[in-house]
Amino acid sequence: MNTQALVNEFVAYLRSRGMRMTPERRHILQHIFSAHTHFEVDDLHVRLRDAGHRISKATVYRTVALLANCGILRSSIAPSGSSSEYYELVYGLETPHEHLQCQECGRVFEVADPVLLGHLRRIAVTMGYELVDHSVKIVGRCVELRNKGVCSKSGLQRPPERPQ
Amino acid sequence: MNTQALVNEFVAYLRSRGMRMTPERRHILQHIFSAHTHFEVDDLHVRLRDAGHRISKATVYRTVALLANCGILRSSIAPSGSSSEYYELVYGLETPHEHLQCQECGRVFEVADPVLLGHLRRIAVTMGYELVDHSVKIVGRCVELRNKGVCSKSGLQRPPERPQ
DNA sequence: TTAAGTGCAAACGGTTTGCAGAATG
DNA sequence: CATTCTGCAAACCGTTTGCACTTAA
Repeated sequence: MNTQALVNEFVAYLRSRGMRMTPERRHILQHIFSAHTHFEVDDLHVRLRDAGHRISKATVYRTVALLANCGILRSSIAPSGSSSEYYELVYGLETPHEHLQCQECGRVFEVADPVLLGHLRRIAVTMGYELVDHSVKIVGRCVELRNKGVCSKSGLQRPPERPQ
Repeated sequence: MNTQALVNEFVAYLRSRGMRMTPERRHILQHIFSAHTHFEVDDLHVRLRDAGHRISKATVYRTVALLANCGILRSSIAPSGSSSEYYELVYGLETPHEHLQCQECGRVFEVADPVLLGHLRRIAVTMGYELVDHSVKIVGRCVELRNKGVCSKSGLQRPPERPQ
């Protein structure tokens, strides 16, 4: 899969709804593709700006919503403590991937596990549903970290209890 | 498990932090216990009001945060389209439970599956983590519903595509 | 008696929207 | 050219907070 395929997919979606491809939409899509991580809209906006594109935050919000609607993006889980929505690229994703969240630093890692999907499908069927989508979050404590009190993946001290 | 055990747990937590039990906190906790579903703060506030308790929304927010901090509540998944945080009672929960979300009406059902937990634990270990918590959301389409275009569980028509 | 809790209303921050001007097909 | 898109700034809305008053211990 490459950027062009993504652009084509998006253009087809836009056409089908009487909408237009624009330079702004193209830049946003290409940037999401090249970054290929989960992201929040504000970050995406800043990075586009750093890359020299003057695209308003409103347009980024509007475009991300379109991309989510046509199945190129989907909303993902947020690092703990965050109050904004996170998205990830799903178009052309070969293997389903789950999320492992570090309890200390809140960061999210992606994990592939081919067996899990079948298991979830079976659960859905038991309830009279056909599995359409899923999301799995595992919150874990790094063994090394639990002993030392420092998160080696982020270099951060163990965060204090939430205030109040 | 009963309300008293919950209250005791909460009082112990409050004591340990130099905080006090109040009538407001007691009413909120008891109401959460008797409703025993996942909920959003605004709903909880309205229901408390309907039950005759004049508790401000600020106090409900503050108390829910405390209950989440001490492990009696945890944040749960929200029905699709909702922009507010949902919580659920976890204190004394015997079996781990996952969430099945109806793609049409967005409602969330709880599902117990004892095997899944072991699987998730294995995934965590593979990544060098010890499983501390998890959440699983399965999005499904009810077979009957897909044919008829109507959600039999909610009585709602299939919702239109999100606007824009 | 005094530190903590409550209600109120204002502040906050992420997201959405109305509108006038720019640009696509 | 008609219609859609963009940028801007204001509106929105769930949540948090400052403050004066009330209350638990």
